Amino acid sequence: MVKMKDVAELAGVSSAAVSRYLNGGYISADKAERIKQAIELTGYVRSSQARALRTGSTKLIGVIVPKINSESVSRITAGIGQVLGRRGYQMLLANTDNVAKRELEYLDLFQNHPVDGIVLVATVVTDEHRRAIESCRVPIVLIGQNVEGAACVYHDDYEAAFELGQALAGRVDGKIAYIGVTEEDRAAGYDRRRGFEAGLRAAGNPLDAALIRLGSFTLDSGYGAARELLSVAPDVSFIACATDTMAAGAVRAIDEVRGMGEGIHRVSGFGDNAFLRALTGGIPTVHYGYLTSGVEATSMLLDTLDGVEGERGLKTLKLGHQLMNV
Amino acid sequence: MVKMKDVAELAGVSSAAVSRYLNGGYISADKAERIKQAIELTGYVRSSQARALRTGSTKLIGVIVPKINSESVSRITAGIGQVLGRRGYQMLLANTDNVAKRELEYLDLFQNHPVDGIVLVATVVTDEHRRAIESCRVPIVLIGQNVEGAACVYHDDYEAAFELGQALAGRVDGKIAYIGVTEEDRAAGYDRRRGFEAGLRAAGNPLDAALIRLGSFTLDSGYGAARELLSVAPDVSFIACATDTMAAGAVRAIDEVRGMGEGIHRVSGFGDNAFLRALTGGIPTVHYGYLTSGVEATSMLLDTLDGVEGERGLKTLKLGHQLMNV
DNA sequence: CCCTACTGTGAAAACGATTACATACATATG
DNA sequence: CATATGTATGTAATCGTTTTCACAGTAGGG
Repeated sequence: MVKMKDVAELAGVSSAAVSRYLNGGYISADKAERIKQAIELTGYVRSSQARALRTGSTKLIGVIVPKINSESVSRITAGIGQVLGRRGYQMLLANTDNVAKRELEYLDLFQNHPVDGIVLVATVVTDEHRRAIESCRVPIVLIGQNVEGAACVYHDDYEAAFELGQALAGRVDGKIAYIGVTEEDRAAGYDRRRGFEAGLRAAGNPLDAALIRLGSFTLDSGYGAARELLSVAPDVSFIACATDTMAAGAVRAIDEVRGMGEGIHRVSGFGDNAFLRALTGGIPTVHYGYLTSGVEATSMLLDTLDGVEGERGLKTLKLGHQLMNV
Repeated sequence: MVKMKDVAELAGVSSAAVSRYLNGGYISADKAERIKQAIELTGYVRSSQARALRTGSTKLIGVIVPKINSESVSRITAGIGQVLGRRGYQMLLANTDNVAKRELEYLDLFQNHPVDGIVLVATVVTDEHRRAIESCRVPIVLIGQNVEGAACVYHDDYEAAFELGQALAGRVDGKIAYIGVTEEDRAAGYDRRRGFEAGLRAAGNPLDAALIRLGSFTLDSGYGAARELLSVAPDVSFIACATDTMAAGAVRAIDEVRGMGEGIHRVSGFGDNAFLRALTGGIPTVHYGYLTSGVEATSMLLDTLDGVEGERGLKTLKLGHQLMNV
């Protein structure tokens, strides 16, 4: 492997000069030319490992996601990757498979291991998480949750759910049920449910607590919860779900119980999943700019790291949403 | 930052001893104990950057994918991540957004940048790709394509498509159309189409070349191609698609043209997408073990890197498939 | 003409681990 | 008893950069 010293010798300069040439320090035109040629001739490439050791920066960003194989997360990840690639960084991806403990592990791993910054696609944020984030040695940005004291890019789930609830209350006649997710997930669990309830209430059609079920983000859990609802309360006429994935399961359940094609008129979701949109013709749901949230969070992070002038710094950013098909 | 020397001093040994303790060399019981305590006391963690510089190994695996936000790819990635995490490696993810040139760029980047091995989720494999793979300095495994001379984990798309075609020929009465993808993608483009054609032919119902369209993996492209087909050849009674994603688009198109609910009986796909399965009740499709292919490819790669005994080495592995809903 | 200020340069000291080498003692082997 | 063999340890070299420092030359301001 050809190293800097070899290039320097070939060009008849010191390796310091080569380093300066590469990093933009003082270098005279003729030496620059000689170095350039020597590099081309030898096919020299910098050892990023030596560089990392010396500078302490790796140009690596740790990205922690709850579940890579989900539409929303993989879109966010695509957004993150876009910005990273464009700006000369690489992505170290950690998939926690929805195990909150593993998030902490990776947070820890990334501290010691070589990342310049961290993007955390957050779901459940415990006190332990907060502490880990607080004491993080590298800059960190959260996506999907609004956590006090941390830089966050998130959507206003409460507001969106409120609007959805309000809109549906006027449109649906009959009983409305709700399939949510754990309230430990502040945004998707707590906020969406509370917002939805408040929206229904504001429209004079409050949610019956007996018609609330809990899913686990999966299609199957949505299906199971809906089947159970339909058997316990056969007069339910509409099922609102906290995610489009669970909504797909609910559609399936209704199709099975009430006949094919019934489901798509009696379910709402969150996230505006493309498959769901195409196959149902569009159920009521909330469109979030997932890709955008990845882009924004990453831009903010890299601005901080690169010390971009006029930099906005790490702060919290609330993105908009859009009600669909109501 | 506390370094090895500090630990060594505190424990009253040389840093070589600490290194040996950490890496399992000769060390006496009492020194081991003292070192252990010193490490705990100081909260010392190895600098992976120094380690990488010295050893040349980074415990990083480069993963190149065509599009992270797609069901199949994100499942494969989940499988890769599982194995990596379990075996102490981390994933450097590169998303090429279906730009073949970017694959080469990343392949190059990963050569110089610090990865111990590469997993390439392949689509289009050009000669240039082949050359790059051939001359790759680190071990590399391909997923999804069977390329001569490279280690590959793939599915037999031809065979699967053949079976699907044969099965459908007997079930469908009327004209069958096909929406494929570029044949530059050997597996999803060439093999699926040829296999499907052969299957139909074997069943005595050959595919009309005029009823073949080309999509681009996206739902919208499937929709567009299907709409076009339906307007040009209104008597088409079934549309087979090269991917479930495009199939979803085709379902939508048929629903629009022929009435809601019609699509799900007149479309087949590839990949057994969960949404599609739930919302259509299950169209004919082929189930591939995407997660498994990620797991297998990565295990093979790491076995080679870690020099696991009884190691199978880098070789090519064909995984099975399963016809669904026919 | 002196003093700054800026440009250019190379030698050498980091960065923080791993490991080749030298050395030593203990035990086993013949 | 001489000779291997295995265990245990520290010293110092090494990985390939970046960067500090010291030193020069050159130009501009007064």
